[in-house]
This record gives sequence, C-alpha cells and structure tokens, in this order.
Amino acid sequence: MELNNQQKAAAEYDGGHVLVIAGAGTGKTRTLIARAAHLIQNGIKPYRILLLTFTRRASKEMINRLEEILPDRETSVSAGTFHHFCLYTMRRMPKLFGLENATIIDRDDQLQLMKLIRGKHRKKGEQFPSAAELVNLGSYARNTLQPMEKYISENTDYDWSIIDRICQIQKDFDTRKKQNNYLDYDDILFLFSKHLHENPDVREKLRGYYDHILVDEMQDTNPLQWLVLDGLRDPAKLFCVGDDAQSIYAFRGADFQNIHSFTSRVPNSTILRLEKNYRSTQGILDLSNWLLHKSTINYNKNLEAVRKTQSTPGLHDFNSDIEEARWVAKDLIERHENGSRWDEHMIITRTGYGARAVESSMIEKKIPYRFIGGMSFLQAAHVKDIFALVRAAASHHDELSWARYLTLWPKIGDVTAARLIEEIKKLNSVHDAVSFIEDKFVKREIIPYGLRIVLKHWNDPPNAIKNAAKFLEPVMMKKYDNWNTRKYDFNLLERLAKEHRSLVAFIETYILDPISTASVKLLEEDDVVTLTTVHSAKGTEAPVCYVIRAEPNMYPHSRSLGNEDSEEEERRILYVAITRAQDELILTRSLRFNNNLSFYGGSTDSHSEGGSGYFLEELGEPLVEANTQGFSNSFSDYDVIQPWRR
DNA sequence: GAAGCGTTATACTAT
DNA sequence: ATAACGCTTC
Repeated sequence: MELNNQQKAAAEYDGGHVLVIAGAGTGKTRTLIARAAHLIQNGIKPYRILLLTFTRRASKEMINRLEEILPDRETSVSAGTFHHFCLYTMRRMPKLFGLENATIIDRDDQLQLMKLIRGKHRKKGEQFPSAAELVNLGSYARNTLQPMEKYISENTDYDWSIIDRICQIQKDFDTRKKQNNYLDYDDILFLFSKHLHENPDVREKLRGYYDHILVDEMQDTNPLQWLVLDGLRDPAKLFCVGDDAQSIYAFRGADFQNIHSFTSRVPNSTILRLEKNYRSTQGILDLSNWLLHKSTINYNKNLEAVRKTQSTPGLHDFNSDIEEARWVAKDLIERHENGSRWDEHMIITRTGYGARAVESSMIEKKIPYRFIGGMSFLQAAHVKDIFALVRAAASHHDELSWARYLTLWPKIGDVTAARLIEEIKKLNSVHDAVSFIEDKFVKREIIPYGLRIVLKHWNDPPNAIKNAAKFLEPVMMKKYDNWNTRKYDFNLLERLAKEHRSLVAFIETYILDPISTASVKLLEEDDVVTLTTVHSAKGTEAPVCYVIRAEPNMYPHSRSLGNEDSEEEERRILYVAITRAQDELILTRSLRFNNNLSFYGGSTDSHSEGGSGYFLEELGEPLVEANTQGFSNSFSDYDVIQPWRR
C-alpha cells in the first residue's frame, strides 16, 4: 500500500501512545489499515489488535481491506464498536460481570419504560419533561460521568422541585431496568467500565488481551468511552485517529476539545499529523476552509488538495423542497444516462425528515437508493411485534415484550397485561410463564401457543421468525391497514435471521447496529445512490455529493439556536457534509419557507443579532457557482400534489 | 374499570 | 407514520 511520509510515519510508529490528528480526506482509514498490517507483518498476532470504530459498517470495511492486503494470513483482528466490544467481552465472561440473562434494549424500549415511570410521577395536566427528554438527560449525564443533579441544575432551567423528581425518576428507571434484566446502551459501557476500574481481576485479565488498540473517530468519544480506553491501555498501546473539526456528537457527550488534552491525559504519548488531502478538489476545500475560518474558534485547519483537477461547487436555489427534490432526481438521471454509476452519488441530509421530498422523487423516478441513518427496519411496528414475541419467549423478565405481545390480543389492554406480568415476574422460568398463560387462557389457547411455536424453533432463527410471522399474521392483518406492503418485510427478516445461530444474537446484533429499511431491501443490489444523514456519512466519500436543504434552519439547525456551542457544532456538521465530496459538490436549498417564516416558530431574521446565523448567508462567487434557474416568483408548483401523500 | 376507537399533534443527529 | 389523548362502549 502506498503511503506518504506522514502516513508512513504514523503507520510504522514504534513508541508509546499516539494520537494522529488527521483532517478530512487525509487518508485516516488507509493509515489505520496500514498500521494494522504493519503490526501483523512484524509479528503481532491479529487477535491481539483491537480496532474500535464508530459503526459496524466501518469495522467491516476495514477488515475487508485488511484481508485484501494480507490475503495469506490470519487476519482476524478484533474489531467492532465500543458497545459491541464491551457487550461481547462481557458475554464471554458472564460470571465475572454478573450478566447472565440480560436483554439489550434500544431507545424505543427505553422510551417505553420511561413512559411507564413518568406516568406514575406526573400529576395530571402538569407540564413535565417528556419521556424522551428524561431519557436524554439521564443518558447525557451518564456518558459525561456527571451526577444527574449537577448536570440538570447547570444545564436546564428547571426548579429544584422538578430536578428532585427527575432524579427520583432516574432512580426508578434504573431499578426497573434491573428488575427486568435490561441493559440499555449506556449500561453496556457503564457496567464494563465499572468492572474494569473497580475489579482488579477483570482489569488484569482484560489488559492482558491486547497489545495494540486502534481507535477511529477519536474526536467523538465521550468521557464514558474514554474510561473504557483508559482502563485497557498499558501495556497495550493506543493509536487514536481523529479530527476536532469533525466532532459532531456533542449531544452524546463527546467534547471536541478532548483531542487537545490527549497528551496530558496519556503519559508517554505523541501527536502526529496527516495534512494532505487526497479526496477532494481545491474548489471543494476552499469552501470548507472558508466555512471554518468564519468560526470564532480557531480550528487551525487549512486543507490543501493534492489533486490537480479543479471544480467549483454549485449552489442551486429553488422555490420549494419539492422542486429541489425533482431537480436532484432529474440531475441524477442525466448523469446516469451519461454513463455514471448510481453508486458514485451520495445525497447528504441534516435530518432524516428533511430528506422526505427527495426520497419521494427517487421512488417516483425509480432511482435505486439506500437510506442510511433513516428509520430503522426494526422500528417498524410490525417487525417490533415479531420481536416482542421472540423476546418474550427468551425471558419472562422482559416486561416490555410481554406487554406488547399480550396487548396484541383482543380484550387485553395495558391494565390486564400489567397484572399478568406482575404474576409472571414471580415465576422461575419462561416455561413456567408459558404454563401460567396457558392456565389463564384455557379458552383462548392461541395466546400461549405463539410462545410455544417460537420455543419449538428456538435453535433455528429463520424458522422461528417465519413461523412467528405466520402465527401473528391474522392479528397483524387486522391491526395494520397497509398489511400487504408490510408483510413482505418478513421474508427479509427471515433472510437476515439465517446469518445467526441464535435468536438472541440475531436480535442483539440489530439492536446494537440497526439496519435501515431501504438497505435491507437492497441487500443484493449494490449499484445504488446513497441517501444519508450527515452523521452517518462520516468516514465515507463519493465522487458526486449533493448536500440538500442547505438552508436557514438546517445549518445551523433551528433546534441549536441560542446555544453557542451547539451552533458551532452545526458548523462542523456542515463541514463534514461538504468534505465528503471528491469531484463535485452540489449544494441545493429552497428559500421559500425561510425568508420570513420559520418551521419551528423562532425568528429567522438573519440580519438581527442572535438570529438564525445561517452559515451560507454571504456565500457567493468565486467560492460557488450560483444557479437560480429553479428559483422564481411563480408559486404555481407549490399546490401540486405532494408525492409522498399517496 | 378497562378496552378500543377516532382525532390530533408532532417530526435532529445515534450506539 | 406513529403515539398520545379524549371520548365512547362493553
């Protein structure tokens, strides 16, 4: 593999711990792979290298590329996300961590559980933080290692009376999780890190496992994740790669400044830099540099292209998001007809919701695409129904799943289900629970029968899913009026299940790394346009990138207004979006709703102080080629039928 | 008292 | 598309 001097110095560094500060497009991934290959070639056993990435997608890609350059060797490097790594390490030694029958729960389950608890604490008609906010507050406090009380009092305007109650709710939430043997995302890291730091046996054992720990996207690790890394180092050496200008996970507790304190936090460590951009043309980088230079923060970044080809980003204005979407589809088709592959194009959106119009246009024009980061396949109500049945059969402590399964049946509502679950929790096993339900519903034996079916196929995931779906079909047919479009999803689910030996592992895999509906449907097709959120686009690139809805209230997003740090993070989000482009960058926006009106009610008058602070307000030539052809005073197109309202 | 139905509000990023 | 909410029915 060819490397430049800086990349080579990093890949072959033979000292203590290292932080590699690498700007966008400077060959971060390439250097990480080269580092792993270098270590293996010098006699390090692959399984003694731990590679932590942010998504499973990234770890898969790195392993594949590593196998390409080291074809004849054993290349099974230990790789995964922080959550994946922690969970599976604990699963391998369940007794050490006291984790034998844990069920992993996702955000939806957290919300569900929180709603139950909030309901008990809230007085009727009272304004009180939503379940989602309560979950967020708790999660943020844990990920930043702060006491709830301190975090809420310093960062919200709630009275002490409310704060006390929020803290009590959090305690109840934790208790409820323990009763149900639930582990949420934070618990996985928290439990792992707790044992790592408090139990010397665990610590010695784990520290002996690895010689080198390679970490991607270091700027997005939060204090809790840092605790995990910190406990694993020495003798293992850290090799962390990151870019402060690409830190976009503050909402999850990451602090872009953590990059700057690396050498003080880690004794015997060095900073190396990668500075040459291989990805983009200078025109794209000029715009990126301009964006960062307008910040009050000095990122000390000035990207310079190695590539000699020139291109100026385009800026296209439209009357509405619908016109904008149609133009993007039309432009894609033109490029495809001129010989480009679909997969050379990436459409980047700030929010999943903001991509709706574009998605409709793609469907309408039959452009193949996959959506990364949108609504997860598992979040669809009908898939959750199947999973509830499977999970209920896995654990009689899993109250959320039992509640969902039981309330699918007529005449069983929340209250009846809750009563039954109270009894079920006192039993000793799932089998006792099923027998109990059989006794309770002697005249409705179909209700326990579903559980029997799943248990019968327990060691055969695809058949368990197939039979569970078949069993629930009459119920779901009644529940969903668009059943015909939903039912095909179960074939896909069955196919996914084939790759797993146990039902629990199957479900866990997709809770830890959800897969979007569109990408499941396109498992076999690979020449597709990628539609992605900025957050999911991190680490990827494409020859042609459309940054859609690059308008006021999106960059910065209206929800961030008023908080300087949040607005600054929005700048980095836009920076990440535009630095994905290799050959061509196309910014599109519709100003129609934004000149005087706002989506969320805040003032968008960008000329007043503390206004929208729109990042592209003063953007013009020569940084971009402005195109206002699509923008007119004609309102005629606005009342056209909106394609997604079919 | 509990279930079930119809109406309405809501929509940022993610392991 | 989905969940919360209020109202009616059993």
